[in-house]
Amino acid sequence: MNRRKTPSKEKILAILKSQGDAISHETITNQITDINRATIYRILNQFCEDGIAHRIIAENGKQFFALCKTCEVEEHHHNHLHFQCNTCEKVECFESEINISLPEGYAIENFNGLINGYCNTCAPA
Amino acid sequence: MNRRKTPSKEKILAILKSQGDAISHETITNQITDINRATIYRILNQFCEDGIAHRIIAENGKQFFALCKTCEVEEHHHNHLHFQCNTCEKVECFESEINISLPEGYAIENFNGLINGYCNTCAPA
DNA sequence: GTATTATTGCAACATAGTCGCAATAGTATT
DNA sequence: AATACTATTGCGACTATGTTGCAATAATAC
Repeated sequence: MNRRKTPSKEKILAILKSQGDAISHETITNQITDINRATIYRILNQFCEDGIAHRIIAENGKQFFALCKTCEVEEHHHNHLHFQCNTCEKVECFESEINISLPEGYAIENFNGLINGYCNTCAPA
Repeated sequence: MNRRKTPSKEKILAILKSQGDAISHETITNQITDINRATIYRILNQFCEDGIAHRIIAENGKQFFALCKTCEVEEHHHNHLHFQCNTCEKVECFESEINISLPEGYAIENFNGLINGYCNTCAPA
């Protein structure tokens, strides 16, 4: 299954790049009207498979996607934390990696860590 | 809104107690047939509101619920990690709390951390 | 230019969870 | 024990998010 370069993929990639935060499928459809729902989902899934983006599961179960900026190609891990603001609902990646230690005999494959709270613009004084 | 003690709540609480792991709505309906879907959801939500249980969001967006064993009543926090096995799909609570440091001006309200991988019985040798 | 097959759009589907409403059943008061 | 109050339940319908099968289209290699 070789990947092909298509306008749809480039548009979605451009949106992901332009956005500092992690974005949901909804955010993308708000900016693109000429690409089918299913296609967007398929492209996002493909990006995740290919290590171009990573997926974050929000508190409500919704998926968010962010470009893998800090991920080395050789060592692809995502054990950094994410933050979602309860007010403005934006999702950010936090830089700092967290240390995960597992019990004997356990093996890690992926980590999804999400903090919910209020960001610096939405936090009550 | 005062809470009332009902057979439905007691049954679900009993299941949560009997289960060592965090369980999904599905697991409950497999063990109870005479309680309505919607009722189970409502009771689980109520348990979360009341601090009796906490909610874990799995990789696929599904909700899991676990009794709050280690949570002090006064200081109710859930910044411990959870683990879901990709093979047997069970969800466990890990004891160790993790340290979360936020950027200036941010406030935390909740944390949901899930490790995906293979548990000690399912891990490949 | 042609053949191959990845990608797309469409529609239908799947699943998880929620909500409004009327009926039922805890709880407190008398 | 009967009554009033209202939390809870069951039912059905609904919403939202994401997936899938299939035929048509288009990117790539030759």
